[in-house]
Amino acid sequence: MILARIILGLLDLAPMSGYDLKRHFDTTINHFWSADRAQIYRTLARLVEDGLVTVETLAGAKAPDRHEHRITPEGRDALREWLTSELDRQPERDAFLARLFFAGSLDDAELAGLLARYRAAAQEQLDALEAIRASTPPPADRRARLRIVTLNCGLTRTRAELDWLDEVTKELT
Amino acid sequence: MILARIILGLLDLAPMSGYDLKRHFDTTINHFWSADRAQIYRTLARLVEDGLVTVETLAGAKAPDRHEHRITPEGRDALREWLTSELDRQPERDAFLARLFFAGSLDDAELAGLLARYRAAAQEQLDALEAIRASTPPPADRRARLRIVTLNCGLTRTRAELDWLDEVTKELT
DNA sequence: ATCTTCCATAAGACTTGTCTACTAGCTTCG
DNA sequence: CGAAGCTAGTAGACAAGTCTTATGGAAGAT
Repeated sequence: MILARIILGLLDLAPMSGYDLKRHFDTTINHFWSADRAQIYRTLARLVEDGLVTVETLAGAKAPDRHEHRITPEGRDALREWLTSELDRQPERDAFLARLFFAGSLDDAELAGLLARYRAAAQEQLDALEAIRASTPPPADRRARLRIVTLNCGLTRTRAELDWLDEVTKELT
Repeated sequence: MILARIILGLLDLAPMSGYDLKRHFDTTINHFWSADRAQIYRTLARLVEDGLVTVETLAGAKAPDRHEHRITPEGRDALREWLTSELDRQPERDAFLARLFFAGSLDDAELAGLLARYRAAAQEQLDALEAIRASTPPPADRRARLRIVTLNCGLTRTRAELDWLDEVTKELT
């Protein structure tokens, strides 16, 4: 389960509560993975059960109790094992391509609308990624460089998608 | 649920059994969606229950009974409604980027290996997509053109990914 | 003559992920 | 003063997807 590995990865950077993790998922991690609160807490519970993570309850002075989670040596081993394990090819899943594939029954205007709306969404995503990159300081160490590199992947892909969309739009009208 | 829509889309092209659908998922549809047998049969049952699809059992002369599924007018309406509905932005989910993001603790050789293995997989996928395109006759109608267009999206994306990988590999070594 | 593969469906357990709502105190803004 | 929003975690239902096993005949291979 990948979510568990990602959580281990985040806890390897710093000890965190479930809430902290959720924030990371919604910001830093957002461009390649997302997670629901409930899912995060459940996964954390399982990681603790499996001994890959420990919990410490910190009584909150001005906030509710925090459950601070810390990765264990076994957790670090599991993380390392994941990073060096064989790649498991994940199947493609693209709801937009599915629609487009079956869009033969739409008329020209409807099809053009579908493409235009997707283009707008893609452009928006490109802007968002570029904004993140613009606000990221130049990478100091290996870790920071890897973070930028994953961002660049999103940028490259999104730009490629925009090129493809323009081509398609020209071709189909 | 997108699987149900895709099944409706396929049944709109021709009446089919669950088995036929599975074959389509493993071939035609494969580059943008995949589905498990059990999942397909369950979804079909629900579509029938909802009146979007009808079943007719054909006693198999030389094979087991086939349940031929046919889309109903209500099914066609539902399909059309999907095609013209608002786009729901699907969250990114990329197991490889997740690994790369956390690969800071790997040494240079391990990181290079990770990238090389992913590159090989991407190249393989590119070859597979190109093989499909090469074996596809030039598009005659709108539907056929849309099919090619979705294929092209995969090609464009995969090529962009390969470019990105080369850049990353150069940068990190 | 047996072994594998294809055709075709079904049942069941299990894992992942999503959605909604609840508790409860603190801060901030109007 | 009250409403909204943040911090923090919990609970339960539900939806979607995966994996495994079972059945059983027909065609083709070795």
